[in-house]
Amino acid sequence: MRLQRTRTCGELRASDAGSSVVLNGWVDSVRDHGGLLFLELRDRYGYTQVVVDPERHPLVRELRAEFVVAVGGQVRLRPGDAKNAAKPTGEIEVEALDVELLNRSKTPPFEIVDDSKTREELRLEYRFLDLRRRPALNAIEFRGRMTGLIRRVMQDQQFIEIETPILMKTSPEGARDFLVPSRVQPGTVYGLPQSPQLFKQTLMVSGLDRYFQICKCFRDEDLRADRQPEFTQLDVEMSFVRQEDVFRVIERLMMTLYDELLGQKVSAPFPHLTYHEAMTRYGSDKPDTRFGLELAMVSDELRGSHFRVFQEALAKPHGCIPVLRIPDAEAIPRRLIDEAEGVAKSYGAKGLAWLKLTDGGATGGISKFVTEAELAVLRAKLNARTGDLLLFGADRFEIALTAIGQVRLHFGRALDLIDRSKTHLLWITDFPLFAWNPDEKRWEAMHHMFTAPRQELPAPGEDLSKVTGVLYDLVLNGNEIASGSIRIHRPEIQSRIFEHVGLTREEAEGKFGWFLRVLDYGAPPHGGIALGIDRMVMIMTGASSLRDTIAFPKTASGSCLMTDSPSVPDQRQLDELGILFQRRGPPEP
RNA sequence: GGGGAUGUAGCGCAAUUGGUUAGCGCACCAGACUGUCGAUCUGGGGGUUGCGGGUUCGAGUCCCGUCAUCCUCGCCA
Repeated sequence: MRLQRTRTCGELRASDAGSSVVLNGWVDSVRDHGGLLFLELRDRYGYTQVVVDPERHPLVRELRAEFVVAVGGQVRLRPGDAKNAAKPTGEIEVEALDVELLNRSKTPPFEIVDDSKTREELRLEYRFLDLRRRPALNAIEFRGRMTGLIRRVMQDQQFIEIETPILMKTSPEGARDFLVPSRVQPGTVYGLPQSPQLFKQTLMVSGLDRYFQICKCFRDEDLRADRQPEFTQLDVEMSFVRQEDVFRVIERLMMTLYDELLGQKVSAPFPHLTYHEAMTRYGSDKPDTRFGLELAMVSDELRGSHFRVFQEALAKPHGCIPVLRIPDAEAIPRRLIDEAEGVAKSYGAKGLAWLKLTDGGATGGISKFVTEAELAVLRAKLNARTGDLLLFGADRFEIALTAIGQVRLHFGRALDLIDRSKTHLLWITDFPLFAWNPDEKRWEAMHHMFTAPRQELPAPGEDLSKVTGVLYDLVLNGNEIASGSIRIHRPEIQSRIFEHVGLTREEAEGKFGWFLRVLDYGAPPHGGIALGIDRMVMIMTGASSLRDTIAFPKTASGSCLMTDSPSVPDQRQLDELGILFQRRGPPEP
């Protein structure tokens, strides 16, 4: 390379006219006018127009999109009518005095333009080209600024950044672990961390007091638009704290991120909602509160209903009837209601009961099963008027509310009620500590087994559904972006939790024995939280997929299309590890 | 594991009820052009319609299977 850049392609302005510069970059486009030729040069910082006399630099006739070039020349003002106010560097151009071809490029498989219509599959295969596009680059730059800010804010609050192992002990609890076989100890495996949970708690016992880490976590579960098998968390743990202390730290962080990355002020403390409130008012533990349409509970009002669906729902344990009222629904097409029923069914509801209020009574849906007296009670309770649409859930607590909560979201989106300029951050607190697993017929920890209960634990075998934990989520515009808890620091309580989830002393010892010993040596009261960085970037940049926030993401089936992983290993690798596959995928072509 | 969508030239799309030589725009190649702005103008090349079967005189189109990608339910302490 003969010509090394002195400036970048995004920075030259009218005030630089007259100065000699060297630019390095990629050819974005060539506009050849015969007697003169314009090169649009691109780098990470922007675009600059280069004017070349092709008679003096015949080399430029060979240039094509994505060739890498160096241009030495002089910055000059463009002639009056040739200025381009739409571009930051539109007032100037660089008159080429020297041109060096640094590298050629094949014709790219798709055009490197901002509004690429190319299917994602191909863009992921050529992700290195996709990242040359401004929108893709913006998301990655944004993410880099965010992680830089996070480190600054956390260090300013006396947190120490500490790395924890990637190769660690596997745990069959929770999500599936990715396993890594050990060659040195044949027949044994490491697990990749689902989170550094126990390590960070151990650091508290060591007295490190305030820890954070921006760490990769791995979960071998099915993917979604907002779920990748490896993702990045801001992991935080603090000693001698209560829930509110964790909140203050994260609120300060979020305020700084919004302010410095988006120039947006958010106010703290963020509102709190208990899990029970969130479920009954919004039908979700991550409610989108940017629009209204709150639910109401009409189980008591409809307890005497002769409608069989309602009767059966109320007969179930924790059975209930939540209702969603859509005001002024005359214009709502039947199609939308049918769609909503599909939504409710996909979340486990048997159907979606509905009716429209009329002057005389009600019409449509289940109106003929509802008595005049019941209608009157409903109108009074819901403050409902003629023209309103009522949609009912009827099932066990979680199913009925989740289904009707999703119907609420569906109408919120369909009726365009969500104000996307708003930023709603809120804490959801007091989650149940246990969840019943009907398949395995036992209670499981809702979050993890190291979460402190809020109440005295009942005797083993009794109903644990009422027990809540010091357990909280942070919700941003209807997305869970963080989850944490105050932990158990007393070994005797930890033992009782193991007992409740059906772990014998021996099993607990085998899985977590090392950590139980940690708790035995003066564990301080402590707690923490973990924030999903990918999701935060996704929401703050308005991306529609987590893949847009990750430099090299994986597809919904866990493949990296650029490197073609996962792949079939060499037999020699397997032999060294002593691994014999029972099944194999299709052989390599 | 279940449900849905998509797959036609390098890219984005079209092709009527199953019908004759599978089109259009961009990109690409060649030529022209001294003020363009994802230049313009003229001309040109490029297709095993994801793959495998089947129905039919005839399949991009219909049927079955399969693969890939996307969305989603379950799952994700």
